[in-house]
Order: sequence, then structure tokens, then C-alpha cells
Amino acid sequence: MPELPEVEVVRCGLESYLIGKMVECIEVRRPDLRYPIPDLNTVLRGRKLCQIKRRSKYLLFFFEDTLLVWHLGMTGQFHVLPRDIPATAHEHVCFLFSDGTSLRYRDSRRFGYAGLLSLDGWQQHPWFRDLGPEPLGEEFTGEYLIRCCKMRKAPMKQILMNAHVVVGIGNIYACEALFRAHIHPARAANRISHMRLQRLFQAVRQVLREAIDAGGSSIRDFVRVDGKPGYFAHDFKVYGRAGEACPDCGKHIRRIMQSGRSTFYCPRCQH
DNA sequence: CTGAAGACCTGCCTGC
DNA sequence: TGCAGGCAGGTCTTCA
Repeated sequence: MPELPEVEVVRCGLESYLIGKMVECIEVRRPDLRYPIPDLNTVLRGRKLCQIKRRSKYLLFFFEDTLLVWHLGMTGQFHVLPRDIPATAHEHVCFLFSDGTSLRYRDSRRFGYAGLLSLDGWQQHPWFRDLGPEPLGEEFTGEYLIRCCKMRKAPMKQILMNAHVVVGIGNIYACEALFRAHIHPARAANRISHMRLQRLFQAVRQVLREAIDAGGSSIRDFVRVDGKPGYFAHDFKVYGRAGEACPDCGKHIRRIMQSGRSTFYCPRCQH
């Protein structure tokens, strides 16, 4: 499901519903997500949710004395519902809050995972230790991207999707950013001019920003915490559009496989 | 070190 | 209608 914009949209939604609420108990129906879910009740029962942040594609739930980290994997969803609504299929975890609200975690493929980390040392955890900068933060700049591409002959799309370089960019937004920057996804990173990398840097920021503003992309099963879809999928220029006309030049959009993932691009505009 | 490919798990769509 | 095969937005591990 989610790349950075979708996770950010979920974070905002959760924040608007849940901040300041107290956990009464947690029902775990299936602890066997990608990694086993830890014992949440012992640590979180009676605790107040103070803040919800995001780092990369991880949601960070800050309680008074502990941090709950959650990754949505491919199909994870959070929903805020009244507690008396019955559980649906693949609803593996339900947080009950003392005011009658519930937070449900649903994840058909169970690629998602969660962990309890300490408030001070969490950034040293293996999930976070080696992450690159946030693409919308100050550390990510055109010069930084140029440095990362120097000496790297991997396809540019792989570099964009590499979380050691920059976090949050998955298959969709990598394709869309490369299209906007007119760069061929298979082009070796070290064979792209500095000017074009600057343009790619701008394209990454722009496409992520626009996607967040549109409420994320719903192509298969992404929904916001209130169940509404995001609208950015309407604005995809190339992703999922193999065979359609390029919106800029009219040539047919092509699909290729790169490291087992589909890549969409315009063979005329991108080189 | 880098980069490619496979693994994890389930649902849905296509085509025979 | 039924079933096999391919594909799906992420990340980690293994292998060359």
C-alpha cells in the first residue's frame, strides 16, 4: 500500500483522532505479522498517546514512557472506528481507548510489523540506524543526490528507491519523479548530468508534496483512517499506464521489469 | 563493497 | 465455473 505520502496521510488522520487518548486494552488476534508483535498490553495499558510522528515509512506512536513503532508493509491499514463495530477480515489488532474509540490494524498480506522501543535510543535501532534523509527535509538537497550518484552505476530508479540514500520513495513515486525529470529509469546514476539530477531532486519533492496534498494514492486498497480514498492516483502520468499515450508527447508508455518490480516510463521523453 | 534476485503472504485479475 | 499463473505500493536476506 503505502509510500511516504500515504503514510503521512495516515499519520495526520490518526493524529486528528487519537492524540491525548488513553489505551484501555489491546486485542491481538494474530501476532504473527512479518515479525511477531510484542506484548503490547503490559506496556501500553493505561498509557496516554501523546504524539504521532513519521520517519521514513514508519509510524511512531509516542506514549508517556515508550515508543510504539509500526510499519504498514504493503497492505497495512489503520482505521478509527467506534469500538462496538465488529472486526472485519484480516483485522489483526484492535486498540481500545477509554473514550470508546477503537483503532484497528488490518493487513491481508501481513508484511507489516510493529515494535516497542525506548524513547531515547530508538534512532539507534536497526530499523532506523542506517536510513537516509527525509526527502522533504533540509538534509535532502540536489548536491546530496549528486554525491550519492557519483560512482554508482546502478539504474537511477534503484538509487531513488534505496532507503540508505533517501527514504520514503517506493515504486510508484520513483516512476513518477523520473518521468517528471525526463530521466530513463534504467540509466546508470553516474551517467546523469548534475543539472538533470538537480531537476530530479526537484521532481521528487514536488511529486511527494502533491501526493500528500491530494490525500495519497489509492490504486488498490489504500484508504485513509476514516475509510476515504486518496486522489493522487488520478494524477499518475506513467505508473500503471503501459500502452497508454504519454501525456506530454503521445508515445506509448512502456513497462519493463527492474529487479523484479514493474517500471513505467515514456521511451521518448525519458533518456 | 555493489547490485540482482528470492523470500515473506494473500487477494485479485486474466486467460485458458 | 474452475483453476493456474502473474502481479501487487516494502524490506530483509542471500548470492554473485
